[in-house]
Amino acid sequence: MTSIAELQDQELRAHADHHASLRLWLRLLSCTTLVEETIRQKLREQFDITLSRFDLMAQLERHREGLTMGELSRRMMVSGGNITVIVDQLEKEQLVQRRVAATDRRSYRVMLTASGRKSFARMAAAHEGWVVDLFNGLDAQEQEQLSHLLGHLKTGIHRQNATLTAKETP
Amino acid sequence: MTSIAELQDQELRAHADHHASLRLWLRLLSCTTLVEETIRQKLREQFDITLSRFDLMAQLERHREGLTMGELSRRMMVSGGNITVIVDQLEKEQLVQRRVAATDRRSYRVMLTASGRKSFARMAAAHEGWVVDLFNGLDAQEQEQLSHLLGHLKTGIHRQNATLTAKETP
DNA sequence: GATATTTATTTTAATATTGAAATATTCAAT
DNA sequence: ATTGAATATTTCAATATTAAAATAAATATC
Repeated sequence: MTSIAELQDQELRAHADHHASLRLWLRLLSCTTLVEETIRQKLREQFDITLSRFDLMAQLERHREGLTMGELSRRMMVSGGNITVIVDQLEKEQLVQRRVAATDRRSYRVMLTASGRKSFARMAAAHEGWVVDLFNGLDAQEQEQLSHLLGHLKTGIHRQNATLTAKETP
Repeated sequence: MTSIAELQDQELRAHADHHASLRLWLRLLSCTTLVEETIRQKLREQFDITLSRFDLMAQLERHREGLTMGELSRRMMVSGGNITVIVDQLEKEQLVQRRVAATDRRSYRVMLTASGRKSFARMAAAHEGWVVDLFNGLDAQEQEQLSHLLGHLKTGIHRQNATLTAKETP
C-alpha cells in the first residue's frame, strides 16, 4: 500500500534526480570541452595541425593495416563527407595514402605514410603529456573509478538508443 | 635509496598511467559525443532548433535578469562572433530581446521574451527527459560519484591551466 | 580636459561540418 | 547474364564556428 505522502515523496525525489542528471550532464560536457579546447589549441600552436586531422592520424596509427573511409567515419563519429575532406588534406601533405583494395573497388584502405608515422609519433608524445597533465588532478584510483563509471554510462546509452530505435520502427 | 629496479618499475608504472589517462580521455570524449549527438538530433527532429540556440536559451532561462554577450560567450565557451549570430537568429524569431543597459552603452543585456520563455519551457521538459533516460544506466549513487569525480577533474584542469599560463608569461 | 588604453560588440573572411544527392561498385535473386 | 537493392565514396550546398580586424564606448593617466 502506498500513501499519498509516499507518492509525493517519490515524485519529489524523481524531480530532484532529474535535475541531478541534468547537472551531471552539464558538468560532463564542460569537462570535455575544457580538455578538448586545451588540446586543440596546443596542437595548433605547437604543430599547426587541427584536432580532426590529428584524431584521424591517431586512428590510423592504431590500425597499421589501414581503415576504410566508412570505418573512419564511424570510429570518429563524423560524417563521411568530412572524412573525405580530411583525408584529402592529409594526402596532399603526404601524411596518409589511399591504397586500393584488390577485393572491392568501391572501397580502399587509408594508411599512414612513413612520413606520417614519424610526424604522428612526435605529436603523439606531446599530446599524451598534455592529457596526463590535464588529468593529473585525479590519482590513479580515481581515474580508474571514472573510467569504470563512464564505461557503465556508455553501455547504458547504447541500450537506451537501441530500445528507442526499436520503438520508433516496430 | 632507490634501486635501478625500482626506477625501472616507476617508469613502467608511469608509462602505464599515461596510457590509462589517454584511454580515459577517449572514453570521456566518446560518452560526451554520444549524448551530445543524441540530444542534437532530437532537438532538431522534435523542435527544429539547433543545440547552440537551445543552450543559449538555457543560459538565459537561468538568468532572468539577462546576460551580456561577453558573459554568454564565456559561459558557453564559444567565440563572441558566434554569440552575435545566435542572438541575431533568436531575436529575429522573437525568442530573445536585447535590452539596452542605462549604464554602459557598449553593452546590453540579452533576455528571453515571454514567447521565448514559453517555448523554452516546452523544450526543456523534453530535453530533461532525454538526459534522464540517457543517464539511466547509472543509479543515483553512481551519478553522484561521477559528478564528484568530474568536479575534481575540473578543478585540477583549471589549476593546471593556471600554472601553465603563469609559466608562459613570467 | 586630451589622449591612450582597455573593454564590448560586430563584421568579415576563412575553415569546418553536416546532410543530401550523385556516382560507382558489389551482391543477391532470378 | 540482368535487374534491383545495398554499400562506399564523393560532391555540393547550406550552416556553424572561429580568429582577426573594425567600431564604438568607457576608463585611466597625464
